[in-house]
Amino acid sequence: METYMKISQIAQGAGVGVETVRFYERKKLIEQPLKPANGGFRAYPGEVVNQIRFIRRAQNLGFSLKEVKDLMSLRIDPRADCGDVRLRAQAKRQEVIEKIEQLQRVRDALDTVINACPGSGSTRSCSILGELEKGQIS
Amino acid sequence: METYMKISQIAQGAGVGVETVRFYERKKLIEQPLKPANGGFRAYPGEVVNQIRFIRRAQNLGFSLKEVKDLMSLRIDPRADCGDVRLRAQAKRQEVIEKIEQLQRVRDALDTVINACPGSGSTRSCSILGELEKGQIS
DNA sequence: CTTGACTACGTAGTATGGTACGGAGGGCAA
DNA sequence: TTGCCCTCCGTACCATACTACGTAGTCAAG
Repeated sequence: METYMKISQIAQGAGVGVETVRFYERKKLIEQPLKPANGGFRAYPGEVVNQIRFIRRAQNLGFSLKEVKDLMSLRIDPRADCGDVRLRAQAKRQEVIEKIEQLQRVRDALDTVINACPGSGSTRSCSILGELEKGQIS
Repeated sequence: METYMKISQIAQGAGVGVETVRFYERKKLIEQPLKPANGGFRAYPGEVVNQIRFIRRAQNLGFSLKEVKDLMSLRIDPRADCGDVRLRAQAKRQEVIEKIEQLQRVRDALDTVINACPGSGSTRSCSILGELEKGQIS
């Protein structure tokens, strides 16, 4: 016995807005149910709530909606291997590590300019602006 | 003796494209020179090359173009204090640190799912997809 | 004096992930 | 049957930072 819901119930169940559900439909992340032949509103399988939760969790792991779409395809494809999924997770991990390293360099550069700054006086002689003008940075 | 340049020379000197120079003009990050009264091309002071370099260096420190605009105003404003600049740098540093921490949590979550994955077999029983479906994550 | 390269300018498109709006029609209760 | 909220749909808009395009004007070399 499947439960069918209206779009607002799906949205609420998944913790997103109605517009977001429709946005995911447009992006083909979830399937839009057919309009009932006898008129009325589209009936969504309750399963869609879980699909949207899947999307949100994958986003929280750093996957873009395009990548989430790929992951969802793998989930359905019977020929797909768990190793395919792990490869994607490992690649994402590497991306995240690189972003962290980049941000650490940025933080260090900020530390350098902050420490060199006298903290008061005219911006004319501000060492931070001076750095940006003459640039040891970058 | 100031040197005046054409837009393509400014762009080349700063290492950006002509369209980018024009984009910065539209965003009021740099000033568009007046068109010569006697016709011809706009003449850019060589100084603009340094202004664009300033923008790029500030971007490399994580500042958005809007924030860069503020920094450039401080540089010009005689009432602005070096402390104002340092406050902005410190706030940006805090932002960067928070981004790093967020990404570290993402990396750890990815590590967890990767380590739990058998590495082969049907995606039907893939533990990574399972996590995303049932979700200890997030 | 023509050709080719460059400038000037407004507008539109790219990617990302939504959010908002306006109007037409559906469904339910008093 | 009259409200009133909800659905459906296309389109437009938000921020961010560019990038591309089409048309017309300018300039210098050959």
